[in-house]
Amino acid sequence: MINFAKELNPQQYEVIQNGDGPCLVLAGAGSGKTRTITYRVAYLLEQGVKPENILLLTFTNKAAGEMVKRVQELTTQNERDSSIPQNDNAVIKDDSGLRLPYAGTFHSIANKILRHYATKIGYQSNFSILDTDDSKTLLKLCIKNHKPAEARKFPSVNIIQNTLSYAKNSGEDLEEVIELKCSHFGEFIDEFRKISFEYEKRKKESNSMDFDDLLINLNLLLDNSDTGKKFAEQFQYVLVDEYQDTNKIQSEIIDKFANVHKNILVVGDDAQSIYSFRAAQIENILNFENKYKDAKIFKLETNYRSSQEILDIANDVIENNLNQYKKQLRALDNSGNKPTLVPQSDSEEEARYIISKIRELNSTGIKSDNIAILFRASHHSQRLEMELVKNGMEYDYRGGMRFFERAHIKDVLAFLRILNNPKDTASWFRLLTHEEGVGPAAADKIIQRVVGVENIKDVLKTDTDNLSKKAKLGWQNFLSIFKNLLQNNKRDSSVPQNDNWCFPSTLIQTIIQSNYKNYLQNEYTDPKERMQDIEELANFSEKYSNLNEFLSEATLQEKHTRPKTSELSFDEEDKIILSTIHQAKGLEWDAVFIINLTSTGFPNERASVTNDGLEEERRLFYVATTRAKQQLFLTYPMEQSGWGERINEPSMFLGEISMDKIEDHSLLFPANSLALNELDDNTEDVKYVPDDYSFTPGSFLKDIDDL
DNA sequence: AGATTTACTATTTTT
DNA sequence: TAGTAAATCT
Repeated sequence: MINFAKELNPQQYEVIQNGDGPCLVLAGAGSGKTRTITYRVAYLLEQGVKPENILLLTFTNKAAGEMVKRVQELTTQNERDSSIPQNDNAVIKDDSGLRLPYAGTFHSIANKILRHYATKIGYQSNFSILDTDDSKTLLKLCIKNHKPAEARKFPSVNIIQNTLSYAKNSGEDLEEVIELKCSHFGEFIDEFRKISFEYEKRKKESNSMDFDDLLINLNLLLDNSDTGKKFAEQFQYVLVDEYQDTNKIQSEIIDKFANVHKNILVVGDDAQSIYSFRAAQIENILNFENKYKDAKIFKLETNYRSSQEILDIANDVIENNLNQYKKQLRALDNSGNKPTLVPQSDSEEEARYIISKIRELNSTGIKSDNIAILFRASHHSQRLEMELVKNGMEYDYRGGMRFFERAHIKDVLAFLRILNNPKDTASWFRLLTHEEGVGPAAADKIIQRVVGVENIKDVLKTDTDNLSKKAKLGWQNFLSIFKNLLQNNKRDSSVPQNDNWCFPSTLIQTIIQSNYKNYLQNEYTDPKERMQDIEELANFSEKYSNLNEFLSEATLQEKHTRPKTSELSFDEEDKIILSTIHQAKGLEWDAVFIINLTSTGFPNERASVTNDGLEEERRLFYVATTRAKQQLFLTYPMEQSGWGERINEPSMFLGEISMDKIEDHSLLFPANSLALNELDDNTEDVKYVPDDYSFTPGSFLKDIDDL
């Protein structure tokens, strides 16, 4: 038996063994909310609840993975430590240990369920999942058809995409959303509607769903009386982490899942709601007790993570938000240092300061992987990365480009997606327009002839009438790669599979050996590295024997690219972490730096035009500060380097911290103006910036190698 | 007309 | 880098 009372604090213990019924846990930062849910799951299993009757919804797949792992440790330890025979129902074990089949993000759970019931909502089970980039491709084609000819300022793809997505996730009417998000484009409401209509049509025709569709279609499916009822009956217990960041559709889904047993436990912190741009609505958590009248409410206010000094400034700042449950975080012990505020003359100095501080921290015994540098936007890390590289300091980058979003990886996936779902026009479009002589127009012609085929092998017989000579050559070139895939599809009949294709890894190897490498060579300066990435993809895919499953997992994965540090790096683990604040959610480090705290950098200029937006930025600041356990450093550059030299004001949030709670180093720069006056003389300073300097977050090292 | 090349700009946050 | 717009090629 796990000694729950001993391993949890009294409040947490109360939560995990609270009886049935709806339950809201308001948990402050660092109060062990994830831990509480994890133990609750272990507790339920110990009570004899079957894993498949538990639904555990988390914000990232990684979080779900870690929680399941922890539950597994708890329950197996339980087995070892105890002489009491296990309830066989409690834990299902196979070679990979405990399985909680319904633990994951909304999207991954939706994917899993929709594959089964796709036909009920008019899809085929081999539907493709479009990531943000794919849906942009599709959207662009729609925009082209509806963009007014007159030269009026028309919204960009990004704006249209965000607006449509927000409307779907919030359930609000498009017109209202435009008014709210981009009122100056109000005159284009008709175009928005037409584009939206065509976009939905194209997706349906190509048997594809974007991220929003996964949620919306799941929500629809659950309205279907049979299926909805089946799951509501199956899920005896529904647990939701990060509830403050759920949107309308997600909260409806949760309600439907919990509809029969009503054992719904949601955990969240309204002060940490930072995803309203994705239509997360803080009202979900604020109104939970109205929706579930008999809900039990628990508060976890003891903070196990940070020193009181750090919490003091977090409390100071968040107090300025009006729309919130008032909470005062209390630390377990207060033995820390005051957070430090350090302005530096510019971004480079800021970076140098951080580096020297990190060395100092290292020498006092804080290891690098216990140190994180956080920033508001991914490009804020630019200068810092340069300096880190120059100083031979290794780092692990989170945020920015994901592995599965890299162009060459997406190319390979596109080949596989066509095999899996020949109607996938987004993938066809991607691959065809890679060919010389084939642009959007020719691609469109080919796609129309190709998507309708009965058997994918028939595409080899596609007629090429009405295509230009060049386009014909392009099409032949495409086929020279594609043919190999069709020919090498020799299924290993000893392995049970759910589709007609051989192992994803075999297919990827076929692409590696095909003409595709010529394309990489012509198109990029680093074909070798890109090939290695594809090899890595092939490795990753070895876990899968089923193409359909591999492709959806790849799209829903959140793995990031790592900068390729030197081959000789031995201690992979001991690296400082660079991360956007959004990606730092739920994580913690001994020492945390928050950089670029200027009036325009953080709060973000665009976000803070509305009051709600500003409050969200403040919550973001709150999330950032409460990641730190012992030491917190707040830095900003006083002058914006680059062309538009500009004097930075400090972030308004810094002004909200009471003076006595922070160690303010601003005075080390006696007259800020003095530093700025010297500026003109210093502009000749040789600064190391490569001529053709271009920046991709997290990939700076490669650029240096090229020089 | 459609494809390709070139020059230029901007860059919030993400399942 | 990635996207766009305008210029140029076929």
